[in-house]
Amino acid sequence: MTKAIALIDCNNFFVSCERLFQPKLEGKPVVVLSNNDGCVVSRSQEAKAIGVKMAAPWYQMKGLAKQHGIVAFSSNYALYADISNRVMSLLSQFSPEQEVYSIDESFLELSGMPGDHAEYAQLIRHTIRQCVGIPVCVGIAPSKTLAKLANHIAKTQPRYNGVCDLNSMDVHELDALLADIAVGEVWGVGRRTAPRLQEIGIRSVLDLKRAPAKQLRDRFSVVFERIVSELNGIACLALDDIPRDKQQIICSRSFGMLTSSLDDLEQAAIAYTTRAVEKLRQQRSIAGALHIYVRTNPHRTQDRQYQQGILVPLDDTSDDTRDFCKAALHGLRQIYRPGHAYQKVGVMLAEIIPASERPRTLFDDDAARERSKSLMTTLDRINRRMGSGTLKLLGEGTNQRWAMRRENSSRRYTTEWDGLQVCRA
DNA sequence: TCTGGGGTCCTAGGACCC
DNA sequence: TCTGGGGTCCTAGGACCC
Repeated sequence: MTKAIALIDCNNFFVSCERLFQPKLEGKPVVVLSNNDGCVVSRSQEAKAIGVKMAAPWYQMKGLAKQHGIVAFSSNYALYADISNRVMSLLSQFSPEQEVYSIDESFLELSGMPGDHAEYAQLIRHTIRQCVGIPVCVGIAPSKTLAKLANHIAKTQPRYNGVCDLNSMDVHELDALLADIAVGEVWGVGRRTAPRLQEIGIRSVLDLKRAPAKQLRDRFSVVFERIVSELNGIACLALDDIPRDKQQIICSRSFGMLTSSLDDLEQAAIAYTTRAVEKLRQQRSIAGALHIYVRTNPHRTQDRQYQQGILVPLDDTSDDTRDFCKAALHGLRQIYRPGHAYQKVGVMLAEIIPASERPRTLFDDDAARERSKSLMTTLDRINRRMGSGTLKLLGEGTNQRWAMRRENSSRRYTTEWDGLQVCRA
């Protein structure tokens, strides 16, 4: 029996979320911007048609935006995460096996499901549209890599009406389709590798499907062997239905302005470390080291450039925000050099293990550990209930002049009382 | 003036050991 | 003076994804 894996992907997800609450934007060119209103990260069909490119710096788009009346939103992750949860939870009812792959994509196992898979996929689309209001497309195929391509076909070729089931095609029909798609569309082939593949005559997906896997492996890397197998319908990637713990947790952000002040960097370091350790506790892990780095703005070639990072081992694995903040400040003071215009500081937690596997040492202080645990638990509970950042360390600063710019954010319609009232009005 | 953030996997090269 | 070969572990950096 042929395996059947479905990939459900929300169309222009962030833009679709914004439109849910402002239906008058239907049919208009809309974009959503990254943090600091830096780049375009989501575009409506109309914006794509005008020529707005993915990841384009927004300040370069201002002229085009004015000319066509493009509506731009700052990103509102609280909103998108909430809508995503609703979509994913609905999808989970359509199959016993689901892998939530990203904020706007999910794989579902359909193998063995009775009936016509394409019809089932239309039911999925209809349900998500009806209950959440988000448009989605569905690709079905025997491997994840092909399911991704099927989804691409469903999105770009209107005759499929949002659902493309490669399993229902004979091999000639399938190969004809693959011959018309550029090799760069394949999952795992990025902008670096695509030109190198073209150099050796591999231009379309069909070329790659028929390429000698061994040779590609030697020339590029082992991942290509897998990609070629997947394109030939041999599933090498299993459905990951249990989300795995993160092996590293990063929190870093560009500032709303450049700064050379150590005070600013310290505040930001504490703020980001606090977020990172919250995530660490959420997955019930502990970490043994923290990496902190700073850098100037690499795009400002007229500035003297500086970037430096340092790994700070902790005395003991921990999930206590205070331990990591101490380490972050210690590291920061070692790499800080006055006189640079810093653009970014970031922290990364490393040596992460489950809290249940904490190694015991001779010097364990159980009473101190209990106090720490109860303090952190209380902190998390209050912040969860009253809103993130209600309780925080004073070191984060109360007037964060480095904080990022968000000039045109929509309200948190679904996760905040104020946002809800705006929504009803 | 203004160019995101958070992840994973793979490779190469160096240090070290036997 | 000669200076092997294989294994492991760590780190940095590249490539990719969304």
